[in-house]
Amino acid sequence: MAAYDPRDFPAIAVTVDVVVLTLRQGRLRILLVERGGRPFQGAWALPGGFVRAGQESLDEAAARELAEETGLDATQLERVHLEQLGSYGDPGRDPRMPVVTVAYLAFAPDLPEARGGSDASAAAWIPVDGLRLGGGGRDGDPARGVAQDFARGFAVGDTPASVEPDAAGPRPPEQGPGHGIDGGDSVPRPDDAHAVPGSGALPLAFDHARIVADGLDRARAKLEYTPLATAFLGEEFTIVELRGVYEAIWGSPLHAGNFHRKVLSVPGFVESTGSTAARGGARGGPRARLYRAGDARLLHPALLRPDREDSVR
Amino acid sequence: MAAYDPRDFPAIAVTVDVVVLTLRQGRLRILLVERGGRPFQGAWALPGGFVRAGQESLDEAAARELAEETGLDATQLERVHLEQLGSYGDPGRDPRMPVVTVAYLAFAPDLPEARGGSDASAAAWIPVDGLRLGGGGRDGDPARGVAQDFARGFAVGDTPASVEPDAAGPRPPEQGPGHGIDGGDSVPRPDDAHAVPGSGALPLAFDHARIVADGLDRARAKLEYTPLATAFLGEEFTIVELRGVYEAIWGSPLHAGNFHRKVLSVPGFVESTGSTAARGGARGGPRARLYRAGDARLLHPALLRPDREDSVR
DNA sequence: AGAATAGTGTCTTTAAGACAATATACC
DNA sequence: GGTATATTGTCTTAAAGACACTATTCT
Repeated sequence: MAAYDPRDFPAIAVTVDVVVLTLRQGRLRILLVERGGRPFQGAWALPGGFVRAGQESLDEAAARELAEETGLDATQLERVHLEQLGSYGDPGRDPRMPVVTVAYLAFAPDLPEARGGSDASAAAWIPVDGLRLGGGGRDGDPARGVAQDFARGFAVGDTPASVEPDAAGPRPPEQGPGHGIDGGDSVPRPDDAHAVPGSGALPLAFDHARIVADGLDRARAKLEYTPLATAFLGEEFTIVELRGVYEAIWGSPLHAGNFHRKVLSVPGFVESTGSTAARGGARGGPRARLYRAGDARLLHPALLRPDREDSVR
Repeated sequence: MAAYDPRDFPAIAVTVDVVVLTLRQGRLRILLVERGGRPFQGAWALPGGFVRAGQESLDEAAARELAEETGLDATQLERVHLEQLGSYGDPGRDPRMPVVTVAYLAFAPDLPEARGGSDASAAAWIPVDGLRLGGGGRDGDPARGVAQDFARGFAVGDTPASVEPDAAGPRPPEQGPGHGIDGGDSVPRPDDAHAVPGSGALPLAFDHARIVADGLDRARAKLEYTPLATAFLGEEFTIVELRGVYEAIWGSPLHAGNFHRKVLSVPGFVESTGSTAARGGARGGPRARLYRAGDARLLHPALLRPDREDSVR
């Protein structure tokens, strides 16, 4: 920002894209829309759209796109956590012209069926473990060069959360533990053959695979330091449901007893409602106590992921 | 990104701005340039410039601006850590037209004097504790709504690092402990009266105060979870110098003995060079051993800030 | 010599992890 | 009744923090 006049410079189209995560049937799912037009016709993409220059902030644009695509009203939107994820502007990421997109990350409780915004031919909640993503992270080496990040935020909603490893019905392919390790570079060629959910691979349009991978990394990290897991649940929830959120997003089981005590010991994470769930466990057991989100914005001490030891070295 | 064609939409100017931090005389400093033209003529601003649409990635644009403004060559740039911080696009943040800026955060070792890029009338390393920033953070409430984040990365350089509280010479004003608590909203009016360093307040152009505040928040957080403090030092450094980085950025003294042991106990944080510093402490004491950055990308266990307890609730 | 400082040792407190035990509710 | 399950108790280990001590080097 120096002496130049902005009007002397070639403008760039600016969009927002939103990685909306939710928990459904104990599985982490992402909202995707099927592209009706070229390029990447028929491929799945993140919901998003163009920023209305000068009329709205980036945050507002993201909230607007989120509302349009999910059909949520303003009240429901309040319970959704929305934060900026990062911006992506590699030349050629859109074959038509230079486009910079500002990506957002949203945590939502189980929402009514996606309705496919006005401009998308279809929208669906796709299980993230059915996606093929390139390793995740902005960089092979987060050390030198430009690297990725963490974040914080908050909200609440309405969802049970029974962690069933897997059930039935046609659905996108699994992926071994490790969440995709190919690390291939993102931007696929436009107008490849594109699969539909349940049919095998599931390539995403543009560089959206990388954006989703970055969003998942961010989500996993934020569960450690923030109480944002509660944003995936209803206003009232049990500790077991909360654990289900962690297990679904981290992809590994947690020790029930220790998790329970830990959650209760972190100041401001949850507060008791005094009441208990209507029913006990599906196959027996006492009724769990109900809690709501506390007033903490950061967990202290944090709830760190198990293992990881030097996995990131 | 749905069915619309980007060409149908009003384009927006896209810039990159860089928050470059370094350590000089034991104080944390930021590279600022004095604006030669309007708006905000005479005010200080972040180094940055327009993204060359379609010709470079955002990361490349940031690296280019960084190099232009600091006069560093490609080799020196390799030792600088550079990561994306976030994007800012409030309507009216540039009074001339809609401009979205993608902010970057850089950690650099002590560099030669700033030379004032081709397009800036002056450039200087300003102590950050002389800046008046609005509280920091993107939001009053990081919980609901759009919130801020953390990150990771890495690099090295060349600097001693004797922590002297303050020395001499005309310079921008101090500020009591607490790093600025006014919390006023960013975007100042264009063409106010603007102070020069050493003359009192020091308002920044555009919304750069908020960007700097976010950058400092990010920097403080990253020291906890990453070995990036080494990016402020030379290739070889002592544990005491490393502690100086933490103390300057966190703004509070750390326990020397415990810090020493902690650094050595985290795998991959530092590795011994076998040699020792040429001289002992300024006023006596044994010669400190020299270390270089290790291969860890994340500190595990982390080196958490003292206190903070529930300061963030 | 005197003083400051790098580095280490030790002890206490806190938090995490592994089990185990108890009581409650579903079938 | 049998069994799964929510919750709590106990014990071990890891890590942080406070403090003391030693040896080294500067003035």
